[in-house]
Amino acid sequence: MSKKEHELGEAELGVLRVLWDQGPLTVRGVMEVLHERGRKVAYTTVLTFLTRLEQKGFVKADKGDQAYIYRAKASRASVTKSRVRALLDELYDGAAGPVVLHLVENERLTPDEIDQLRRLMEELDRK
Amino acid sequence: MSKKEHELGEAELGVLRVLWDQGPLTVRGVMEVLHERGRKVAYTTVLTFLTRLEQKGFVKADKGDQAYIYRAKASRASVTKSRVRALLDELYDGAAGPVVLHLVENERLTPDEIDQLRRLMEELDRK
DNA sequence: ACCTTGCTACGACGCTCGTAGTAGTTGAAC
DNA sequence: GTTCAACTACTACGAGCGTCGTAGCAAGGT
Repeated sequence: MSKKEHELGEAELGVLRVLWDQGPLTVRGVMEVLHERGRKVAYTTVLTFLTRLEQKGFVKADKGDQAYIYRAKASRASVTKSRVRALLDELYDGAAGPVVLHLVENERLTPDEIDQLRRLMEELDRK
Repeated sequence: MSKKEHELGEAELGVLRVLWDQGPLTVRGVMEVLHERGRKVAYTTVLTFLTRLEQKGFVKADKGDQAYIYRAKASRASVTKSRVRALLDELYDGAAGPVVLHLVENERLTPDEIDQLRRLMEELDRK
């Protein structure tokens, strides 16, 4: 039993983020960005991650001139969605309230974000 | 490398939740609650989880009449905090804004929660 | 004294994840 | 054409997690 796959490890996510941030890249390209970000990881490790990400459907690989070029298939928003959902389920049976409250209370929001939040809530009211 | 320990698996969390919800219990007690919740898990499995949770410092075990009685040591709030933090770091380098917005936009809040949220924001304004 | 019942301790197994090495292929460069 | 550099495929391995079995122990019933 137990088919509750995490389906995306932390390091795998780190690789996916590179593609979100920088657009399609080769294995080497991804590795270089990771190195710039302080993540010193071997070429083959990056390859392994990209391969696994492709198998899991999070990225797409297309044959480029010499090397494959990898492109993110899953958006940051969709991953956020499922990650957040998992967290809500794990801790509060899916209720969002406690986490929202926690965030607003304990994690700094920029004035800008507060503004957006306020507008969002006005919209909510209108329904 | 990689000292970003999850430090608490999903099933382990499920066990901890039982203690949060029901107060201190024996292994058997925890198992029964889990069964009621549809989680059919063997006695020894529950024991393993509680033992691991104790080693990790999330619960405390005290000798009862016959069996040990386990009590949650870590609060739901503290676990929420670290889990949320991990999620923010993973996806947004720690920024809370995007996730708050996502939650308010995509996850249903009860009128009550919206009310609380509004009050919280007024407080934020006052600073 | 024994058997039963419930409890704890310890080990184990399969799987995913993070990390990487090696072997083999292919295109470019002499 | 042979060599060199880069790329991909395959394999591996240790740790953590979800899951449990077995063995040993303590106490009560008969």
